[in-house]
Amino acid sequence: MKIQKLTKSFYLNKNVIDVSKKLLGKVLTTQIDNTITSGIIIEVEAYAGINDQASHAYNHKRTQRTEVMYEIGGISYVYLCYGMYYLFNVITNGKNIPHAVLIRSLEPLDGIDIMEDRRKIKGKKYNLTNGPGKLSIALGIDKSFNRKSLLSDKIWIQDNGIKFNKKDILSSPRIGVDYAKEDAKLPYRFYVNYNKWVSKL
DNA sequence: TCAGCGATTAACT
DNA sequence: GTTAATCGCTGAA
Repeated sequence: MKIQKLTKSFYLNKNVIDVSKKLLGKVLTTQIDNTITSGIIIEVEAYAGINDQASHAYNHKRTQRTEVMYEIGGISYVYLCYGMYYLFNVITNGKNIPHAVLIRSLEPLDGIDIMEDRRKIKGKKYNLTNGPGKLSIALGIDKSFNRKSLLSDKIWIQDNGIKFNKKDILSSPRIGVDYAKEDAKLPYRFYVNYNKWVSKL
């Protein structure tokens, strides 16, 4: 089992659905003040750029917030949702192609006690990182993590050699995107079957 | 168990 | 002025 940081080429993949599935089982890690926290990616959603009505970059929309999505793959997109929670996305594909993958849940790996402190909960087993807002709090991700390289020493994604059986990768419509009309039905959410950390069925 | 609802704020129109 | 890729609490069943 070799541990290895994902390289630039992983993020340049032109198929955001493919990258999304490949991120399942990878390990998202942050290092803040020499403190490491990490978790195995269990659930993701793909946001397929200018033709996807659920994407912030739908129809070439460019604003202060979405500008980072047009950067070259391999950086983070973190934004405030509902005025309270930071959601973490991975930007993929080439420059000016605003594809993104929302990380929706993790299975905690390193620094679990630190994550419980940040979340202000103890021993509530499956409630630590089973949702996009929760995992950001647990890993200490806030808006200072926006537009950061995922090859940095502050936040990165690594391959610990964890593999899932292909038939245990399920898909469903994305969560909380009813505003996207017919695109709200697209099966762009991917998660690991039978895993206790999936945010909801 | 679970549907309903309020919290809270930056960025959008 | 309105909205949002969510969460945790509440009260009813």
